[in-house]
Amino acid sequence: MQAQIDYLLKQNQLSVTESRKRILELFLEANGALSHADIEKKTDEKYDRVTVYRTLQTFLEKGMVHTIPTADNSIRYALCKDDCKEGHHHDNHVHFICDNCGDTSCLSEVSIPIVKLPNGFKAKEFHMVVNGVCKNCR
Amino acid sequence: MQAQIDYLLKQNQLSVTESRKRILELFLEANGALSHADIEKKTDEKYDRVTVYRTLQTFLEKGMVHTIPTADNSIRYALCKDDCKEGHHHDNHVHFICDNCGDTSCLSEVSIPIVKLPNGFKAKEFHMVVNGVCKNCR
DNA sequence: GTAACTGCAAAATATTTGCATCCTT
DNA sequence: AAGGATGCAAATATTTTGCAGTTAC
Repeated sequence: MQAQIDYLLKQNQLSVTESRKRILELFLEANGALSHADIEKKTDEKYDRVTVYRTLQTFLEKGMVHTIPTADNSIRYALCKDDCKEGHHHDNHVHFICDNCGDTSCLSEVSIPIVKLPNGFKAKEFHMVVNGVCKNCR
Repeated sequence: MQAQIDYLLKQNQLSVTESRKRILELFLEANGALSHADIEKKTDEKYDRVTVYRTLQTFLEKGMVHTIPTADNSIRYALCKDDCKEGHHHDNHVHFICDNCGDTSCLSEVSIPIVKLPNGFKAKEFHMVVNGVCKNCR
């Protein structure tokens, strides 16, 4: 996994630093989305709060992660797949947020269905978020 | 419209106060979602910031409004339709957020398609949010 | 060595809570 | 009159910014 992490960073012209490696590692382990607070908790606040903000911002700008809409006010970030380019995402699957444990998972195997918008609306991105109880919490 | 507003408040056992009436009026006018900031702006900060927070919270608890997921960190609230009960919503349409003007509109005529979740996931609510350019901003 | 990254301090912003006063019923 | 709602003040929490020191390349 460390090789993959290094590769991801270099591919995006970012210096390979400890905090970035650790945060990327968390994303790879998570198979789902993490909020700023999740990351602080999982790193035991080893890194400065500001560093975490800036790291997430950087990953976002490079197109390495994308945000997932949530109905509460916590922004969640998830790793993009390989076919995401800078500023152009193909995050085409449904996300699931567990009301019980709070975990956000990517349901990679569930595609977002096509919907037809009324005349005049020009769609750029589609998001679909389902909440309920995840398979670990039943 | 004033009669409708009074009715809505009374139906939910809330006292009919000026701030609540005005905020409800804004929702009825908007045909879409409003954030806390939107409301402050549209009321010219006539009401205390705290009053707006508490009013939104109250409306939410009574099931008069629901939140709409967004990828930035601004919670947006939209009026529920008549068939929403306290704690049980049927907000079954797609929402559209304009990248240009920031308006969030309810596409009442576009239903959220059914998706089948993997085994073990129990869905409670479905949200679908599309962003792009709205018909006013073309 | 240089540019980029981090951590600290502090500023700016957003949200919550307590309490006295005012308004609705 | 009583209970609930509002506004103000202040406490918390969250996010952003500036800058000096450190690290990656």
